[in-house]
Amino acid sequence: MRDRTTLSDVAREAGVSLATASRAINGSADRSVRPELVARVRAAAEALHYSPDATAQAMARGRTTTLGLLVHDIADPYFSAIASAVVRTAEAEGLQVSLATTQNDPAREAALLDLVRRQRARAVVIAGGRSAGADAERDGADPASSALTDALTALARQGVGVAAIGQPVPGVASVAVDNAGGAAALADALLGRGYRRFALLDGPADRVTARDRRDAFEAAARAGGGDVVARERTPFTWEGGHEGLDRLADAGVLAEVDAVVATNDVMALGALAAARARDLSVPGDLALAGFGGISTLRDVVPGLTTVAVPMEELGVRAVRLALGDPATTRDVVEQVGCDVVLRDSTPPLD
Amino acid sequence: MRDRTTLSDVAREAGVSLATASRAINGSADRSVRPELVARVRAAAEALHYSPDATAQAMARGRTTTLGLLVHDIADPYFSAIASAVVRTAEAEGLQVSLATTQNDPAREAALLDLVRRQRARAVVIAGGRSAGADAERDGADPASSALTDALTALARQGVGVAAIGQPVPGVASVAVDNAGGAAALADALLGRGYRRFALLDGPADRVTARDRRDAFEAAARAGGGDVVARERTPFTWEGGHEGLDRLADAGVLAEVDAVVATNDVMALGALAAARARDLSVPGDLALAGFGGISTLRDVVPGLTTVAVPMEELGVRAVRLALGDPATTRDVVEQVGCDVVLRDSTPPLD
DNA sequence: TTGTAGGCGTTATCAC
DNA sequence: GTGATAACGCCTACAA
Repeated sequence: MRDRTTLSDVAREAGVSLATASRAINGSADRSVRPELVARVRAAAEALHYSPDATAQAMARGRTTTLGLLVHDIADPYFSAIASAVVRTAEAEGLQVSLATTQNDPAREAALLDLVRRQRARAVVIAGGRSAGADAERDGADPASSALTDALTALARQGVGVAAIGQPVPGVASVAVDNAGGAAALADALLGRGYRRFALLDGPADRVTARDRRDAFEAAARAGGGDVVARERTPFTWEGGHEGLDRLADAGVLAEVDAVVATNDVMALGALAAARARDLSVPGDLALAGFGGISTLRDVVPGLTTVAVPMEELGVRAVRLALGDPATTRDVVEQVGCDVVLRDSTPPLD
Repeated sequence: MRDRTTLSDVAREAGVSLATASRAINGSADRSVRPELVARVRAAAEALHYSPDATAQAMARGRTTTLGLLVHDIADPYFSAIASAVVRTAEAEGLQVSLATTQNDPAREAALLDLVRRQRARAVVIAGGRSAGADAERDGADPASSALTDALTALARQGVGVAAIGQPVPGVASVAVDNAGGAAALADALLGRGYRRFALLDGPADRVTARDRRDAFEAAARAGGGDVVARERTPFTWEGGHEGLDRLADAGVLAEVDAVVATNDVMALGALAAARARDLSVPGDLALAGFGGISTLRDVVPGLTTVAVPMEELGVRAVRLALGDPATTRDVVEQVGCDVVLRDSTPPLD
């Protein structure tokens, strides 16, 4: 029942050649079709319910209009905010977004990048979930190289526009979040409010984002006369944050701590829930801070101190980078700053 | 620099014909290539970094492996939860998801559906944002037909698997949320807790989902001896809910009301924020309920009473429907129930 | 089991 | 300006 009308049908119906029909419909650069004929072709197309086959066009033109988007988890508010911006920007550029979720699995990541390659996508944006596993194994021998890095640079070499969001990827255009700067600023801000002894809700050891935030926070805290006296390492999720706080509480270290700092917002929210479940008041019994600035935060009480990351901007810039001239964008790392937002979960201590 | 190695290159390198190379690599149904040759071809492909061109394959096979997903706004927790399920299910079926956001604009919706058609997508899932505008204009003359309905049925006729999420679309496989049932159940539950006089935070008039929830709630409330004594109509968003509560408060009607019921969760959250901003305590000064059951709710205090919609299930079933045999799925409407979840925002009154 | 050749729907390079 | 016609990269009867 499919009315597979092709351009040939339209051409015949309009009484012109295939070539003319093609030109009349897409009005390519060599605009040279008589208006009268254009009208006739358009009318024929209309009458026949013609719809150009994007697949065939892509093949004939030798390029697609697909932008691959790889995120860890589209249900995560951080990534969905980024995705939203990516989709809008890509659409404005006339590109379709092909969405895939890596589910934080390097193997899936590789498979999806291969898919991007097979799709002959024009560009790909990959956000989050960078793991330092491969690098770590090599013990720093060649930290600039990992499976992901290799796959991305390979793609770039084949003419696919590539951009990474979050952690910069060596040799690949990246829009990098200044996790270290933000974490240090957070430490300073908390120190400024009188906090000295911190507990850290850390993410997985191989998670670069968590590592950067943790290390920078610790360094800044110490430099400012404070200290990180406890740390729990759990998954980078709500449940992880919940679990982390439970462990801190069970270990009885909360009493020795001025504030609990989570390496991302959803962990902080999980910790907040865990605190509530234990009848611990925030900030009464413990102060709490997160990292990210996800929109969910507007609904929680007390207001959660965090480091706001401009997620929309990340998405927009990544698409622009991915679509830019590879010659000039390769190896570009656009740093985007993040701002400490102090709220009621970490009131001044004095 | 693109190493545009084609299957021909591989075939030549392996010393076999194009056909054999093709069979060896995709192992199609007519599996008939000698293992030895398969190995040789695979080795050649490997050596040449061959990557099959999905575009060409799609064209030769006459079908793509693309599933179009249209949502109102991917940053909305309701839709991102659905999208997450759709992506996972589609991937399990070997399909790529092409994501687009309608931004609640019927014109965009139409354009995106046309894009789906040009892409020759194998299936399309459309979630949310159904507007009754077109139907309303016709004054019920032919309520079963609207621009969206027409576009979707046209797609279906061309062999594209179609499924709608939320509101059923006439003639199209749909997985429908039982908004009326859920709203009625919510009304009953609130009546059961002693609430009688309600204020409604309603969505736009032409929004089918809002309308169904509102109407059913009102009917059930009245049937149970209660009443809806006030209603504010605002956008179906957080800001809309905020604004709605502000208006109720400014109008001074909150005193005459036992509970405020929002037609969706994000509106309820906005209302909650507005209440806080006015130093109104929930549930002390006003009881509040929402609709949807988005995951964000786990982080708000007090726990928000809502009607939980199984978002994951919606996504999974929609993909299954869209991929099912059109002959049997056409016009299928799978109702999915939703469950009232009573929480602290609407404590028993007596 | 393997190879030959035609075709998928467009675009683009040529002549005319 | 317009029209043949060769690609584009792959699949798949049909033959061998």
